[in-house]
Amino acid sequence: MNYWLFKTEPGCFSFDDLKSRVDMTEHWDGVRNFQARNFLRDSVKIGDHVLFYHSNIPQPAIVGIAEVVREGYADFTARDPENEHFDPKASTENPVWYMVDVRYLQELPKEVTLEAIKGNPLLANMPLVNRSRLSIQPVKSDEWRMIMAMGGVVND
DNA sequence: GCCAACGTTGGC
DNA sequence: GCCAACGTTGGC
Repeated sequence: MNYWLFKTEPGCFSFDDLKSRVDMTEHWDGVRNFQARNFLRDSVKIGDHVLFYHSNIPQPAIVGIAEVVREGYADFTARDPENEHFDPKASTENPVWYMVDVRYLQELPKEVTLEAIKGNPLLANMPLVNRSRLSIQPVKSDEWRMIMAMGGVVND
């Protein structure tokens, strides 16, 4: 199993939104960056766990854990002219953009702030610290364990 | 709201 | 294929 970090602006879609979904799943659509797209298309697998990160707020932080329930498939919002992420280059034959589905797994007892992550030398290599704009990032298993510890998760 | 970082676009 | 211009992200 691999670990990931997905970023979202809580004003757009928050962890509480995921938690409150009746069907428990969410299309992770709207990713329009090629490197992030490649992860979604090629590397994110069913059962992978995801750190849910809230960005663009006064105290950016990892707030919870989600699980991948469907692997990369065409992001249909790219073909919807009404959608804000519409891309005229996307077609049925060549979707260009991909998404996955995730479901709520667990809320962190304590959120792990970006400030705390930056203050931990063992997390200094996370893309979040030095490539903060990448919206889908791989997380190493030792980084994952450290964040679980910082977030107060006992068994993971 | 500012601005640095950086990804994308497009002219050549 | 280079690179300047431009747009977006996201921390602060």
